Amino acid sequence: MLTGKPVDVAGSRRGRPPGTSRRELELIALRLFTDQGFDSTTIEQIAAEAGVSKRTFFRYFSSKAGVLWSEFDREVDTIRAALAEVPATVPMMDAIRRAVVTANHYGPQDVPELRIRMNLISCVPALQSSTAVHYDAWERAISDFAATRIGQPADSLYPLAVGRATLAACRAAYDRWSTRADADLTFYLDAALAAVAAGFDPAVVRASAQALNEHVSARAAP
Amino acid sequence: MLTGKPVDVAGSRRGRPPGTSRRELELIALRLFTDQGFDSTTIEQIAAEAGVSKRTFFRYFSSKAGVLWSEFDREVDTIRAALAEVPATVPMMDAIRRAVVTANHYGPQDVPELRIRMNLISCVPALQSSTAVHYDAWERAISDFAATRIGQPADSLYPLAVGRATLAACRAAYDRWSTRADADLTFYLDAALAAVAAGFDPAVVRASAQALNEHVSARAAP
DNA sequence: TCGATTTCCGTCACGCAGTGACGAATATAT
DNA sequence: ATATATTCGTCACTGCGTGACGGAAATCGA
Repeated sequence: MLTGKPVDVAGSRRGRPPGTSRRELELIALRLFTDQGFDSTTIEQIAAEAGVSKRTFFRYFSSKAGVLWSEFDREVDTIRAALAEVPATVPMMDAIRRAVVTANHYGPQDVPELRIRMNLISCVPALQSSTAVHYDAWERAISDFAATRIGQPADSLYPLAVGRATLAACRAAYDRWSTRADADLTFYLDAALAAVAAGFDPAVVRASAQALNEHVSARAAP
Repeated sequence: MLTGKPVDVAGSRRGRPPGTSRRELELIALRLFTDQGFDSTTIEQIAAEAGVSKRTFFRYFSSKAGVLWSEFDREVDTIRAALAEVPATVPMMDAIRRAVVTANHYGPQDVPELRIRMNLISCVPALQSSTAVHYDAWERAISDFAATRIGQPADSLYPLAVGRATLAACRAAYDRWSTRADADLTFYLDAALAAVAAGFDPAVVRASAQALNEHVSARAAP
């Protein structure tokens, strides 16, 4: 957990050292957003608490909402790498499910912050507006993989639909997980993506839902 | 096509008559957005061309982007009504597919404007940000239906995933249709939703893709 | 030691989206 | 003519995000 206020150890670089860090702004913003709400928090306030000016905030993040998306943006690379390693014998949707699930194995120390971020993203309307740009790269990671498997351009109908539907299911899992603290995130993701792969067949889905409920109650009363 | 400049026939109502109409602002905005771009068009410009003030624009639409979503918002009611009429014997995903497709049967006179709107929405980043709010109601129409079929609350994992994945597939269809003018919108929608119902099984998808290509080429050379 | 260079920062000014308050304009009803 | 209802315009304001420009603080080379 990075909380160092002054400066990260200046690695003998040239020029004036940064007066703050990306991570520090991230933490301050997260705290203010949860305390007093996203809309009621101004950029100047965040910058002031970090001891910098408004202009400096925008040198680290391109928008007020962007401060919450750093880690999500990094996840895209993880998924691409995971998909590249899956052998060709694994069915397409299984490969996608594995890659997404492994990319979402967070350590226990990161869970609280992750949950706060997701709660904000799924609840605050002004933040929901900021989703499109960041989701786009995520979807394309899936679409590119689906394109090779199906044998069509990545911008054609089916790869596009696979990428978007995959993200859609994951967002459903994210939302459920962020509002209920009853199971691992990976469990929700796995269940949602399995449902997609089953074409949302109600029989399969109902059975899977029951398994999830049992898992949850077993976890609630150990 | 409504283009009446002065005022709609005042139906003997009381008070000062409107100086413009919602529809007129919509058409002016659409023209300016396509001519000079969304970002380069200011609200004051749209209002000025309609002969009203900036403040009046915001009495008709809640945001600059909102001017493009009037029809989409109305589509939600159509889908809900269509889903309510589907007999319980029809499989869930088939019912959704039918309802969505029938809700998107646009007359030839509406197609050009529809295409312009969708091109804007899928291309301009500032407009993509505005999607979340409007998509939400659409997704919930599907989720509510899926909830009754699956037998779970509408805000639980699977209904949520069904609603979002359905919209995701439809957005893929919208995008493909708006960039290529080679087939009916309903054809793309049907194909995308069939792929979802098949769990994106590559064998099924490839066969369906071939059928779509044949349909397209047959349409291109009649 | 002293400039040169590099990097980060602050200030100022600006455009534009969106909101709230308040009174004026224009219609009908009595 | 007066009251009432509805829409509109003006004004002032907050806050996001951007561009330009010079200053501050570090290292490097002589």
